[in-house]
Order: sequence, then structure tokens, then C-alpha cells
Amino acid sequence: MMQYETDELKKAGLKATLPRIHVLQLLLANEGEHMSAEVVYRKLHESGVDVNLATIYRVLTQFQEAGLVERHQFDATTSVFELKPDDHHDHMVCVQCHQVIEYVSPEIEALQEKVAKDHGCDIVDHTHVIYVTCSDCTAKK
Amino acid sequence: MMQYETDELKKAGLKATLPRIHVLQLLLANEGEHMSAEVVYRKLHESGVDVNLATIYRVLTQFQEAGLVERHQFDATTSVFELKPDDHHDHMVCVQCHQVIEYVSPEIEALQEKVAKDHGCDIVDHTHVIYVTCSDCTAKK
DNA sequence: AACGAGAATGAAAATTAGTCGCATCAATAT
DNA sequence: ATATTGATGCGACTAATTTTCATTCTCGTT
Repeated sequence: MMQYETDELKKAGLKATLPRIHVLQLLLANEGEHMSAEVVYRKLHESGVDVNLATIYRVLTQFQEAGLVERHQFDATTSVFELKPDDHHDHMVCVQCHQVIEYVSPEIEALQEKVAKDHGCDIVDHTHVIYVTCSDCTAKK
Repeated sequence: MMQYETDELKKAGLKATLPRIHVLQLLLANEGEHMSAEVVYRKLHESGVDVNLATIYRVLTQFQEAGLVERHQFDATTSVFELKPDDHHDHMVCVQCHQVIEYVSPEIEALQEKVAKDHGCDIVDHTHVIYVTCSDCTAKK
């Protein structure tokens, strides 16, 4: 019952160790969420799995390097991780409730490409975060 | 000869203290650059001005709150600051030489607005950083 | 021009997020 | 089954930034 995780890890070129399996399981169980290392640590402990925090940091970084997860920085202090989605998307973050809304905009992507090309640059990566007041929070006011 | 800085500070609602004048002077002298608190600290010391690093952090934060400067985070570890430009722009950062290239794209801004509106969100702020290999670095290869 | 209240600074300690060294341990190839 | 190699746990450590608190300024008022 951890065969899927084991296979995924091996496919990604990583040894199927218990900590890695647990972290991957947690990420799968919370697909679509954006979790910090601390949160992963807490959630695992809540479900009785004792993995060292340093290991969580290492594992998440390895997952990122292996292309299993993406790392984002919505605020200055903390990185959050999400399982790598099939389709690329960017994020809106509500400054009030911290809800994360994913959006896709091929038009923006294309314009980005154009901007880079116009400057003779090759895009390696990008971060595009729109900080908003979401509809829920606007309603509450 | 620090009248301009003094006036700017007062206009921004800040007392014209020596540390603030010095930091503002440095930013003005290096307009267009993106400097970390450490770099501001080093540059001031190089020119014989001894301001405490904690003060630099405080001053830069106040400047940001007062709308005098913008704070950016191009990498996970450090914030950089630039004098608030009259025209909004976003940034490309070369992953090799760390050069920062500013760009303006009203089209992207407009699409952003549309994305937010489509989700019922009001934009508060945004960060859009394109990580690239710049033309210089491509040439060097 | 001196005064005093309140704000700003310097110095050092604290905090926060993340990393590292190293002894031990476990996953896989043989 | 075992050796090899890489992974984990633990605690110490780092880097960036913030805070605390005693001292020193700035600026409106006398």
C-alpha cells in the first residue's frame, strides 16, 4: 500500500526510503495545497509519523530537483511546496485569508516570452504572484 | 547640500535624521540599482559613513512603507531595494550574472487585471520576475 | 538659543528559516 | 545475506532580519 509512492520515487531516481514515502504520501493526500516544510512536518507528526525536520527540508529539496514538486515563495519568509502539476499555472494569493488561487494564462506566458526575446534573453523560469483581496474577503467587509 | 534629501524625507512624513539622509543619498546616487541592506551598509561604510546595520533595515522598511522605495525578492534569501520609480516596471534577472533588467508590459498588466477580475479578486500588488540567461551570458558560452 | 517629549539609533541578543557535519542506519545491487 | 552507498537523525550552525533597551537626536515650543 505504498507501492505507488515507491514506484514514483524510483522513477524519479530516488531511493524509496520511509521518510520520502511519507512525505510523498502526504503531498498526494493534500494535492492542490501549498505546504511549507514546517506544515509537512506538523501534519506528519499529527498522523503519528516521526520524521526529522531537517530530513523534510532535504526531501522536499530533492523532490524539487527531481521534478516531483515545485517550490514557491509567496511571502518573504517561507517556501511552500506543491506537487508538480501537469499543467503550468501561476498563483494569486489573498492578502487577508492567504487563500491560494491558481490561474492559467497562456497569453501572459506568451507575452513573457516576447519580452524576454525582445531583450535577447532566454527564459529559465519565472514567478508571477498576484496579491489580491479575494471575493470571500471582499464580501466579509 | 542635503536639503533635497531632508525635504523628501519630511514630505514622506519622516524625521530628517542623519542615517535616513545618508541612505536616501546613497539610493539617489545609485538610482536604477537594486541593493540589499548589506550592500547599502557596505557602500555607506566605504564612503566613511558609519550607520548601524539594524538602522539600515529599519530605514529601508520605513522608506518602503512611506512609498519611497520598493522591496523585491529575486532570490530566496535576500531582499533588495530600489528607489520607487515613476513608472511601474517588472524585472528579469539573469541566473548567471545576476544582472537585473527592467521591463514594462502594459499588456501583461492588463491581462493580470483581467485574470483577477475573472476570479472576483481585487489586485493589491504583484511580483513578476522572469529568470533568464541574458544575452551577454549566452554570448560568453 | 535652550528645553523637553517622543521618536530614532546603536549594540547586542533574539528570532526564524533553513543548512551542515557526522555518526548511525537502511535500501539496493551483488 | 551482505557490502556499499546513500539517507537519516541529531544538534550545532548560518544568514538575514528583528527586537530590546539604554542612550541620543530631532523638532516644536518656550
